[in-house]
Amino acid sequence: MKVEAKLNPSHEEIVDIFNRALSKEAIVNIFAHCRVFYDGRAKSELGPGDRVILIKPDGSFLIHQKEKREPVNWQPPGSSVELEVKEDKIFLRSIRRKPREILEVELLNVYLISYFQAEDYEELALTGSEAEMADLIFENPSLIEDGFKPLFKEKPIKHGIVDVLGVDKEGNIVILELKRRRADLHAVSQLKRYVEAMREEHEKVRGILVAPSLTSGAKKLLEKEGLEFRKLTPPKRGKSKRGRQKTLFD
Amino acid sequence: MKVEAKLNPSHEEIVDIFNRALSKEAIVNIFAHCRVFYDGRAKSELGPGDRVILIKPDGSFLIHQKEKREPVNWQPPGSSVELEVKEDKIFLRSIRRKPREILEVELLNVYLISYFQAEDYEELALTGSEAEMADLIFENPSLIEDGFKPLFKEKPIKHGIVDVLGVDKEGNIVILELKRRRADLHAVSQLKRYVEAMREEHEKVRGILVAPSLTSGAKKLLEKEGLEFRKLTPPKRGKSKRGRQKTLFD
DNA sequence: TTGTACATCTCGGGT
DNA sequence: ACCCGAGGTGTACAA
Repeated sequence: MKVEAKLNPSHEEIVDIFNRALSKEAIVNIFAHCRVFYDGRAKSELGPGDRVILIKPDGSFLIHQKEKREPVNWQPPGSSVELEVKEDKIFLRSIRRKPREILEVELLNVYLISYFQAEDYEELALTGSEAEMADLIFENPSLIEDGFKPLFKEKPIKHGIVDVLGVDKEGNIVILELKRRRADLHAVSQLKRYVEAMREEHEKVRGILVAPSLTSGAKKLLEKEGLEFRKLTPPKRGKSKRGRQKTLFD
Repeated sequence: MKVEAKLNPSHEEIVDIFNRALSKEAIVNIFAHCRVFYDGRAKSELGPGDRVILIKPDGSFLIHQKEKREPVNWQPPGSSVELEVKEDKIFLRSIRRKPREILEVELLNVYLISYFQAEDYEELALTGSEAEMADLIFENPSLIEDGFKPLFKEKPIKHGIVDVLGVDKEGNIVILELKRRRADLHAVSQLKRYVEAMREEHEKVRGILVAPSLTSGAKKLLEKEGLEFRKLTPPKRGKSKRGRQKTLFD
């Protein structure tokens, strides 16, 4: 069976279904009233309440409250999970090594347990990333300025990794820091770090922040530091296969 | 009913259960074979495969593949969702305004649809944060050095917000940048930015990076810039209520 | 394993 | 609404 679901399962049914799910490498999904304890990089407690628990075959463990995109507690991929029934209490426990982290869920009441033996061979195809900004600049360097020649992508230098390194028509070294969204103070500091590292070994070095826009603070700092800005929005490449059926996004 | 679940639902049952879930402000949970399209800050496509879909009453929308902690596609809280049945096809659509983003899921086959009217009044109590490092330093300033006097927490200065601002026994201004985990190049750049901003208006300014450890690159840059390091691990405060029942974490 | 930086980052706090 | 920075960030990629 690819999918199984049981409302208000007994303890025995919980154990049964859970073990079957594990053996099938299925995703386990539980609606439960529970308490949660975590200890590892930090430490936390969560009192009794209704949550959705998702356990993936790669060891990922998610506990979701009824709000927010983020799980309230979790364990990353690679963790190992076990179910313990002890004196009328049920615990889900997930352990991660390196760093050592433990997540413990006391299941006070299980409303629904289900699993899904999901088959999925597809990967996300995404466009509009910073990497595509770099590609675009290499294809059309004049987007930065006339005579600009990009030379390296993701170039490691003394104190970090430069997004794009090139030269302008005067032969000055030019460092580009790309941001796919509005650039902030962090982005300026990053660019400044690269520029200063390169200036230790080269005469003239320019730094250009390339982004769709700047925060007010970023603009101030950029100007004070004598760095430059070029407006550029990350491109969304057309990825539609020819003849694919029409959707909202064609 | 607090929980409902239907295996292999008909289109009518999907609509029915979905609407009932919405009216109850329940969490909707779907096991489905589906395709996913997203357009907004970026743009993506995901071909057919089995996924778990979670829709929360606050508008959060998560699509999980069988691996990774992160959803492959999502919509943040505040988005509005709708279900459309058109010519034998079913679409889930979630729209966000500001920024405009749309997530469309074509449900090719629904294995299970369920909802959970979750009641939860508890919030996570977490310890071991950077804020607690700051508290600790204010309680015991000699952890930084003898004679250190912390004066401000989260102090806005020219180009950013300093974690802790104080003075040493010689009257020098001291800026602390706290990191709850191993500090990297980014942390050093941040500290440097604050120190340079303060040096515009004050004679002697010291910068100290306070963290459990440093990356190799961070150490190099820190030393080159004449900044300092103090080893400090974020404290995990005992949060257990007296007499609470024993768990692994007491 | 460690280091480095991106992310449709999310989230909270401040102005 | 924008700005700023933390996060148990997670994730990919390179050395």
